[in-house]
Amino acid sequence: MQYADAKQRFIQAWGTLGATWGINKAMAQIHALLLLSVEPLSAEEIMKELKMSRGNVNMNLRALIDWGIVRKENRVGERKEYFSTGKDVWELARQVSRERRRREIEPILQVLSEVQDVTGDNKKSVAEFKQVTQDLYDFSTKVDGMIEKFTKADQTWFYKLLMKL
Amino acid sequence: MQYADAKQRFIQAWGTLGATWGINKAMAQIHALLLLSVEPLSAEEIMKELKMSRGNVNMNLRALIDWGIVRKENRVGERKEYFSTGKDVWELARQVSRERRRREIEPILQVLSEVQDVTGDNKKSVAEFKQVTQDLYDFSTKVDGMIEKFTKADQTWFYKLLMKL
DNA sequence: ATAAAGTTTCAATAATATTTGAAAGTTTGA
DNA sequence: TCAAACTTTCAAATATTATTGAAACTTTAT
Repeated sequence: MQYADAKQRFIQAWGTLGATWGINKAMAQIHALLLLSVEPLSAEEIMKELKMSRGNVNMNLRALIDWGIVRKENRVGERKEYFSTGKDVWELARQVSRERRRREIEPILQVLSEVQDVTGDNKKSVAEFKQVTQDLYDFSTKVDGMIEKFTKADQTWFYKLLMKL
Repeated sequence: MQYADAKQRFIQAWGTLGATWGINKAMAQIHALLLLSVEPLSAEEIMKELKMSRGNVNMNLRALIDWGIVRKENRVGERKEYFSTGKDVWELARQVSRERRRREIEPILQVLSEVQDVTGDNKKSVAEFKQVTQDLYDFSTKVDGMIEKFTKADQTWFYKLLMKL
């Protein structure tokens, strides 16, 4: 397969994958492009390559920076900004897990604990409610702890863990 | 907090959480309602409780059944169908992991391997491309294996694993 | 064979999310 | 201070996804 085709195919697939996670397509595609690029790219270059508007590129670059997976770079004697992403897949996974933990698990734990002190006449329903939300809370807490460990550990730890399975 | 409020709050939160994953709000809300319900519910009851159209309830129930997390039940002497979901959080997590693995990891592994035999003039770019896609492939394969283990193991195994961390 | 009781489908509509691009803002050098 | 080079914003336009509801379909009892 020719380089240009492979590149297109990868960027497309990465965009689709992103979309099935909460990450929008443009954001995932910009990330894919940066992953493949040997040199950092300017907004201009990204626009041209992905046929995206300036505003879209700018907004999604900012989101990627906010997620902590893309960096801005400045070159001496140049006004333009360049963007790059780390090529370390492990580090990427950690960063994404960390953000998703913060954005998703924390809010649901919050709700689950708020809702625990429920009262009502229908004993059976209330009991079932407490049971289910308590179970979910316990499980989520465990997963949360696991992700926390994961995001703080180093790659070696992870590989050793995989061995044990 | 009163039962009715707590219930609403939980259903709402579960819907939102679902939406940030690839699961649509209605689907997650129906699931939440069934989770809390002591008895199986009919489509009619779900419609009424969630103020959703018949079609929407039907389609999303089918999707939940397709995901393997909701069951149809028939009662003797009744034409109507009733729906229920398992209350075991662990089993739910396994089922969801299994489906997401099938729907998301498998396709990306497919693309990553297809794209490996890339050729082109720009040696450096091609080398970078191969490196990145290979790394992603390896990592994804590992995660895939981990999820497979997870979905086949039992709860005890998981808790023991958590202990080790 | 018919009708009652229910389920499923799907085209139209509504709601959400993404993208554009022009205008406003910022930074830098002369 | 000015203007060139670049970045950011955001209201409007587009595209995508979810929802409705009426009609078609299915099943069962008589």
